[in-house]
Amino acid sequence: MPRQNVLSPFPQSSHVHARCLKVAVGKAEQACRTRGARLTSLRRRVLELVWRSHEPVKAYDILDRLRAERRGAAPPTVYRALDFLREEGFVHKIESLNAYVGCGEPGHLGSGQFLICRHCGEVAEIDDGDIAALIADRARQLGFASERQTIEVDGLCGDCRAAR
Amino acid sequence: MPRQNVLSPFPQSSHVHARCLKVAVGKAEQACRTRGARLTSLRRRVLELVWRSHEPVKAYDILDRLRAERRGAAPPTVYRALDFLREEGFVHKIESLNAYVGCGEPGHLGSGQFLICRHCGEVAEIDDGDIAALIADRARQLGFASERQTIEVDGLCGDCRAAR
DNA sequence: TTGCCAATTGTTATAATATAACATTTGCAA
DNA sequence: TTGCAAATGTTATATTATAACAATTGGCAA
Repeated sequence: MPRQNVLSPFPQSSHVHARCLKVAVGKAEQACRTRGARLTSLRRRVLELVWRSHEPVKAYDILDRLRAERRGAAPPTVYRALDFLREEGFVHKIESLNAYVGCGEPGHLGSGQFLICRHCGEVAEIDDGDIAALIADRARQLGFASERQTIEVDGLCGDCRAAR
Repeated sequence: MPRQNVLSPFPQSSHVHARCLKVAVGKAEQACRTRGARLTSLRRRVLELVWRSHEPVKAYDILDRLRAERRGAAPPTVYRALDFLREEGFVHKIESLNAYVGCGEPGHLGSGQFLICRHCGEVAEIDDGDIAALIADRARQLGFASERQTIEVDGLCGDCRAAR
């Protein structure tokens, strides 16, 4: 059995997204209580905006929405909130897109692997221990000690393949 | 035996880098002849600047050096040359660094896997078929068709681990 | 309770990365 | 040799991110 853990699946097109958002925020609240971290209203709002969909969100898109709600929102407002959310593992940055996506399993450490559909733009996150272990192993053979892995796979998700 | 191919190793500190550069440019010239692509003097110069070391190079660092040599160098000068070199597989972008690194095996297709030393900054490139296959396989189990993989591993290279 | 400290947020400015759009030049082939 | 496509020049601007310092807030020790 593969040590695979689907942290955020590609959702059914019919899924009720409000549920995803609510679950994610709830998990973040719980994690913050446990850790003694502060999920302020600003940070919570940015987390909600990241979770508006399963597509990665641009920092400046978040900023545009924040500006509509709070006077004085500026780039540092967003980037500082994102920094916090990333440190706590509630949000990941997709390096190949310069965009941010919610993490389905905030408690969970490690960076995961991202599947990015080039057609619908949605992202699924998995955490496959075999992949991580194989990469660490092959790096080790070259004397390299792996500490962090960035794995982003572009392609077509099942729905978009089927729709072709 | 792993299907591992080291495209660019971490070099010995004693290595004669001029040789790396010469070999890389020679391979690019050969590949361009074969493919009917044009390695103009600008593109060749940018390739040389990317190959100044085994550390990824920033686009604007390349631009600064170009400006010292040619009047009128501007961001598009560099980005267009990098686009060409990337399309031909002579250069890769390290997404997590927004920087560019030479490819040791230009003929070779596929995106490879990058080992990035957080201490010395140098990068090695491998192309491990087992890693690529495992990722494609696990994605496939979720209905996802992998087309391109971005794999960047941060850690410590052998020399830097030893020096600690 | 008060006043202090650290964390958070506000504010202004700027740095760093990248592309758009159009003009000019170059190299090659009909 | 001229005409076209590719390459490069040129100017402007878009996008992504951080620096630096000020103001505010929230908890907690005296």
